[in-house]
Amino acid sequence: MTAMITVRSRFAPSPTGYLHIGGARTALFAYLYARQQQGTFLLRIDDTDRQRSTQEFHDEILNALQWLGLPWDEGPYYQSQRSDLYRAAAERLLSEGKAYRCFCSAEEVEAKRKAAMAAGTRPAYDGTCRDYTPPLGDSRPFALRFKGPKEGETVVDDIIKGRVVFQNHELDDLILVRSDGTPVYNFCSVFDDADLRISHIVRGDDHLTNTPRQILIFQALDAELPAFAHLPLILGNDRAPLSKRHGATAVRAYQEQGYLPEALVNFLARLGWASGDQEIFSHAELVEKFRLEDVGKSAGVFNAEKLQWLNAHYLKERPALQLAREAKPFIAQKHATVPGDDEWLAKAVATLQPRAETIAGLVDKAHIYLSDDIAIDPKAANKFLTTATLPTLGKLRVRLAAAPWSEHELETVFTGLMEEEQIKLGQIAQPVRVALTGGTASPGIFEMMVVLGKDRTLARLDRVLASL
RNA sequence: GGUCCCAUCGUCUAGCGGUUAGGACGCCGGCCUCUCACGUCGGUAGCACGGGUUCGAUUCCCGUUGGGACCA
Repeated sequence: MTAMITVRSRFAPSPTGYLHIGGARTALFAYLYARQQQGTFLLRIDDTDRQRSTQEFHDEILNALQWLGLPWDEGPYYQSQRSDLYRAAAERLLSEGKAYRCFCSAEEVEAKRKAAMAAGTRPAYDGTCRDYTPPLGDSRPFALRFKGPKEGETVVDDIIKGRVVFQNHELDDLILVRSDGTPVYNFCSVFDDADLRISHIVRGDDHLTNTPRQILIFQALDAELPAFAHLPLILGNDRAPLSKRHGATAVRAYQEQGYLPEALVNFLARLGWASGDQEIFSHAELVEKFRLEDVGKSAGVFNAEKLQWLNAHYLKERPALQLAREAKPFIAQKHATVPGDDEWLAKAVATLQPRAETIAGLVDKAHIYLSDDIAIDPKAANKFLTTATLPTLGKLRVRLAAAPWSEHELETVFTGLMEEEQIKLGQIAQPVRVALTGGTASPGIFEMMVVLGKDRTLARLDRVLASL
């Protein structure tokens, strides 16, 4: 029997920017895989770039992960606190003859690379120092460079991409530690993945060509090789990699627009992955059905309309009371008065749920309930608030004043008036709608009146009657 | 420039040698209806191209084209 391996996957963001859509999907897939395999999902902060890393981005990434519902089981680990480990490991490789001192300056190497590219030859490190033994007491600064094999091939057996073969002679010797003593990302990352016993590396496509070099380092470190799964990129409408110029890329931006984490997670999961014809997946279903093997190989375009559709779906499903509470910050954001009565707000929200695509959009539509400052659209007024409708509206107002305030009773009042006046519901509902909301599109007339209450309803009718 | 990856409706995708190429978003139209939505029914639209392999290719192989990634 083969021993059951314990799955350990990780998400390793750099706190040099907010958590973007692509990163969120990488985290999601790594998380889902770990959960499904009853393994461990860990978080590691790749903050070796001290210049560009900030506490603010760090906090935002952690918050975004929590918000999405992707909690980590272990960590966060911080690379900035592990520098000594990287240097020691590099020293060990040097002493074992698996790395060498390179005296070429960064400028020299860069110049050679440029020259090689201009001349149309391979822009790889030329190996100047590979077999160079420095004279004793040489005080020039040096970098530590990995001494990779020049023969044979290195195979990446990728769970998503399949078997990818690289010729070792194509792989140039990677810098491990720069001449200023700072270890290089590719090395830290490998060391940590080995040290933290990561079993599955789930990450973006952009790391695929780095993988053979990393595998060589894993081997040099005598570490067990993890499995790799390289996710394809997310593209914008123009099929270029998704970036700020395509619009919102930060998870936070979607949160602020009133997208629900369930919708974003569902959407991200379906970008590059499918399970038959199913479109809607609960968190539990994703954990159950997600397979890394089923992730597609090709990059996918971020389809904002579909996200919106999913969000509208989850908005409709949300219990009204919960959604009402979630809407409060959005109401405050608009500098509107936040109602103190959650139950009442929930009723208002319920009438708007099938009509909203985001919480922010819902709150916009809730203006009719949240404020009495209703602007009447002149076009709507011209069409429905005419002197011809005045008598009927007047009668209605009198009867409403005497009516019990429930949807059923209101409907009875309307029906009675319709019969007497020989008119259809539309002929009276539309004028009322314009009087109450200022426009021609709104929730159902009765449910809306119940939410508004008798006083506010009558006040709005009176205002219109007075103006005719 | 070198190495590597990718290619089914506009978009996300199902398909794993034989299907009227399925679903979803979007769009268009019908129904429902107090408006707008929701819902529901229907429609529109796709295997990049060229060679093989095979009785038979969307599917397997090679190439072309077109995208993309990486190269302290």
